[in-house]
Parts: sequence; C-alpha cells; structure tokens
Amino acid sequence: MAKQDKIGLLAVVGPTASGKTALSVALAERLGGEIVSCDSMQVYCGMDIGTAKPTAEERAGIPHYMIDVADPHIPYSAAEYVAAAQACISDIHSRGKLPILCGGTGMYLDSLLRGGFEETATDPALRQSLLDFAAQYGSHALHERLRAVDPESADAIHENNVKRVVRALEIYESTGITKTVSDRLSRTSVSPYRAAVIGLDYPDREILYERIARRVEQMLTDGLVEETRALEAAGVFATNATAAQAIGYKELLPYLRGDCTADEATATLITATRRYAKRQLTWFRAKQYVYWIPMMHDGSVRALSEVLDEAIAYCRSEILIP
RNA sequence: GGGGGAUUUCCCGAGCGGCCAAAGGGGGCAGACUGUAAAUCUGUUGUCACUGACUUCGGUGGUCCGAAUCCACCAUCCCCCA
Repeated sequence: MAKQDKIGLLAVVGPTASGKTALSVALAERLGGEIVSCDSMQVYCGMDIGTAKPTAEERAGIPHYMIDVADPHIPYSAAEYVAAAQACISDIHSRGKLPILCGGTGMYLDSLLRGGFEETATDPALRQSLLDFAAQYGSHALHERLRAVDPESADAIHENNVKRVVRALEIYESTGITKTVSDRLSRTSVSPYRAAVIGLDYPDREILYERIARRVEQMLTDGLVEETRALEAAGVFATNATAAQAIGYKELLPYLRGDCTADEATATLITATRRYAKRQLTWFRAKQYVYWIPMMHDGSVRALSEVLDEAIAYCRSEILIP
C-alpha cells in the first residue's frame, strides 16, 4: 500500500486524567475532525461516570464513536474493537473528516494501528480447561505445556503470568499455530493508516496524581456510588468479568457491602487509578510512534490553547494537515 | 497513685543475643505486554566509592567478643486497678 493511499489520522493518548478529552475535542473543532474513542471500558453502555465518558457538553457537538457500543453484560474484546473502530475511521475519512482517536487503552490503539489481529478465535471451554489445569497442577506445569509446543513464547512469558500462558496455549490448541508464528504474521501485515500520535506528558508526576485524586472526588459527587449500585443490581459484574475489572466499580463494591468505610474505598480507588496511570505511561513510553507534549510549564499546567497549538504544529510537520 | 503492654526501615507488620539492612504485605519506582489489557505479570526499594564499607530498629547510657533483641533511666501511646 503506497503511503498516499493510507488513511491519515490523529490520536491523542496518555494516562488517565491527563486531559485527552479536552484536547481531542479542541483538535476536532479546529481541524474538522470526529472522535473515535479508544477505551476498553467506555464501550459499555451504563458505565458512564466511572469510565469518565465525555458528557454531552464536553463533546461540544463533535461526533464521538466507539462509546456505548456494547452491552455491559457481555465481554467485549480488542478484536471486536479493532473491527468496529476501523469501520468508523473509514466512514469518517470517506466524508472528508479527520479521524481523531482518543483514549488510554494502549493495546487497542496498537492493534488498530497495526491493522488488526491474525485469526485466532478462542472458545471459553478451552480457556476454562486450561485455567482448571493450572489450578490443579500449578502454573509451572501449565508453563511446561506451553514450552513443549512453543518454547519461544514460554521464554517470553513468565510462568506466574497464568493469563498469558493460557492465551498462548489457547492459540495453539484452537488453531494449531503457535502464538510465536501468529504474532510474526501480524507483524508483517501493513498498516492501513498513517497516524500522528500525540501523548500527553506530565513531567511532574505529583501533578498528575493530584488531578487523579480530584477526578475521583468529582466522580463520587457525580454519583459513582449510585452507578455502581445500579450496575451491580443489574448483574453486570457477575456476568461480565471484563467489565468487573473496571477501576471505579470494583473498589466501591466492598463499601456497598459494608466491608469498609467510604473513605477507605475512596483511598483505594485513588491508588488503583494512580497505578493504572503508571502502567499506561509505561506502555506508551515504550512506543516510538508517540510524540510527547509536556502539559506543564514552570510547575503549572499549561493552557489548553497552548497545548493545542503545539499539537497542530506537530500534525503539520507530519503532513497530516495542510 | 499502683500494675501491665507497646514504640522496627515511606506505611502496616515479623523479628526477641550472632545466619539482620532486618520476613511478609502495602505503597513508590522501573519494566513486560499481539483477541480478558482500567486486566495480568516481573524486577527493585537505607546510603555510598555498592561481591565491600558505612548509618538504621523512640532517646540516653550500660552488660557482652557481639544487641533491633538483655539491663537502667527518660519520652510518648494503650490497657487494667485506685
């Protein structure tokens, strides 16, 4: 695929509470763009406050996609995301608008930009049987099974990381192709996109952590407890293991059950969010394609307009926009 | 006023004469990540000139070849009797 044939798009990434939403909307307004969320939890209907979905006011009339596209009772996957997001991007592009990805789920973004996954469908029964094996014989024994069929993956995946070992075995047992080979195939596929990826960076981590604390307090006053109660009552967390992982809800459930105080739950939630932000940073820092924009100057957060100008200058340098 | 129990490295918390810079957990920091990813996992966490040295276990003095561990006094906190 020639470079000119590729769809040009912009992406705004960074840790949670870094200001992605505001910047992406400002960019969309300025550049005639439409926003495609890249977030593993915002896809679920009903999980609004806890996932910090942009409100109607925040969206400022800019079309947003890939939000509220899934039933919270049913697990959603990266593959489903990629397929649906690709369709959104094509549609936006065909209407002459600039697709702007916005979100903090690194693997979704990576998978999307790479052009998708190899076909390695899985079935829950197989997964469960592998988990049962690990529970019965230990993670080391499971890891040995992987080593027997795919030594390269066994070397790359720590034996304690049962989820990963299970996935690698799943791929082999359901397709007959090892994860190593499958990954190699996807790596050679050509991306259909030409992307300018902007990362929001906070040189002083304390500032980010303060923003996180403030955001959590705001979610609580916005009704996160009620939202959690409603989702729990609807059986979401019991039926969808993926949604049950979402930060914001699982930390509040002990409080709803009366197992801890509101303050304790809040503290746990803030900590969990900070740790998540740190993992996001680790992920994106390792990606060469990210262009980092410092969100601070002299210890204080820069004005949105200033950051916007820097982002636009970068897009021009990438010839993404005239 | 009398009796008893506490005080440990950022936090919680083991240790009760040498094998202790001190278990374990939390947090922090760093890293990994190809269909669960807001998940999962790994490493590291007193200081330094770092295969060795130095400074730590409320404070000050002792005992001992040797103390976070024993003794004395002081400080702070908790419990019981008055």
